[in-house]
Amino acid sequence: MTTTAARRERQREQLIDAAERAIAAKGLAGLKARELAQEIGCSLGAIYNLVADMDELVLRVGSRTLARLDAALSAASPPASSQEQATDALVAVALAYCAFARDNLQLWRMLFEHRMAEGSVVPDWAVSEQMTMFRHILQPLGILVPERSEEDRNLLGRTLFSAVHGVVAIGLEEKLIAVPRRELDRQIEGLVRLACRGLATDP
Amino acid sequence: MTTTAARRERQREQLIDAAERAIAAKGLAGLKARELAQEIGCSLGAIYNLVADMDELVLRVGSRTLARLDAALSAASPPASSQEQATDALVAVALAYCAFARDNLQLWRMLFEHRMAEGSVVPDWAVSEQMTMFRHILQPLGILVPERSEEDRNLLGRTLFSAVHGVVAIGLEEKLIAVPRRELDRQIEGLVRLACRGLATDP
DNA sequence: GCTGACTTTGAACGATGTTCAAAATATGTC
DNA sequence: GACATATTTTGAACATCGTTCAAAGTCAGC
Repeated sequence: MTTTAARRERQREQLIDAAERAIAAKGLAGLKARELAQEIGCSLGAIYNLVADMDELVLRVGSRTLARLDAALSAASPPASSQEQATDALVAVALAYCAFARDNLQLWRMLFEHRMAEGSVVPDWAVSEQMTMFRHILQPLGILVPERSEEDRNLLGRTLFSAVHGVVAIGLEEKLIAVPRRELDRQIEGLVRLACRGLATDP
Repeated sequence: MTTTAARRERQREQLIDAAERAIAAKGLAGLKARELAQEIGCSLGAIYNLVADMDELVLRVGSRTLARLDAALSAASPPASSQEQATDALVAVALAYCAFARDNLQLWRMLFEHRMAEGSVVPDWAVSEQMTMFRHILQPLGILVPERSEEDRNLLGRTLFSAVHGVVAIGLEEKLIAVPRRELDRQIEGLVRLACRGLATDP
């Protein structure tokens, strides 16, 4: 005998699976409650027994995407212990970030495009998930500029991430003329190395 | 006697005004055809005599925003002729970009959030408007790295813009913990100076 | 003033996310 | 097993969107 709770849990997974596929294929705007219901073989209303609303569903898909991104970044950069290694690690993380974004374009975009319905706020667990991502930057930064305060490094890490993110976001934006993959990688590597060199030689 | 064409043109301006106000106040999602009709005192259907669809309206608002952004960037940076001036100009442009984004948050966001309805493409005039913006970066870059090819400088300018854009975008994202204005400005200035120093001393 | 072309209107259409009374199903009791 | 009660599922209905279009209104020329 399967309890209803267990069955629900399984169906919830199916729902998130289906939502993930839909977003990956057609973007956030392609996520339709009725299509999902048909896909997982339940009624329209039943979706609201599995998730509170579409926002929650999107957050759950986002959570999966963040987990995969985290794994991709972890795989790309072994822990560094010298300044050279730290720079290489930051370059590797940045390139891995770019590669992930390219390979998961719609899901990655969703992480930044999505806005909660008016009046709702992003739940804490979703925020803290985003934060953990920074450790891939902060670890090498600790090697690269150990003399700076932790607060300084936090800000620096955020800025570095933001800069790389911007280059990736606009590089992959099809509204503008697309940048070839090779060029994009070169620009990112150049940017990160430039920043690391500046940081290492700075006062 | 006012021709119908002239009256339509006037009403179209009113419509864009109203749309601009709505987006500035409530974001892109707060733009409602019915509210606009009420605001400018016409029927719902009449809107479609003034613009083809909501996408066109959004593009026209975007065009205005880009024009104001262009003016703000122009005002911020007098033409440079020395390398020092070029660096200062790039810093000034970046800071002006940040200030504009902060002061016109919703309208600025709209420039990047908006996606055309499926099947439609961004018209040429909208694309070329975006391109002209780069001249504020390319002019100082021409002073800073005159030895590089124009194609190189185009790519470099795009990367520089993207990096600053990323820092601004994530710095102003309320989904994460907000960065104080002072800190944001400092990070941006630091990033641009770092890049300029690296570019000037590079092979 | 009448005719014909043009313009404006707003009800209607097709989507969409969400709700909720009713039907269906599961669970507990004797 | 039969019955009663609690739980779950259902899908029609609702509110909101952007968009359309036949019909009503308006205007220009003669």
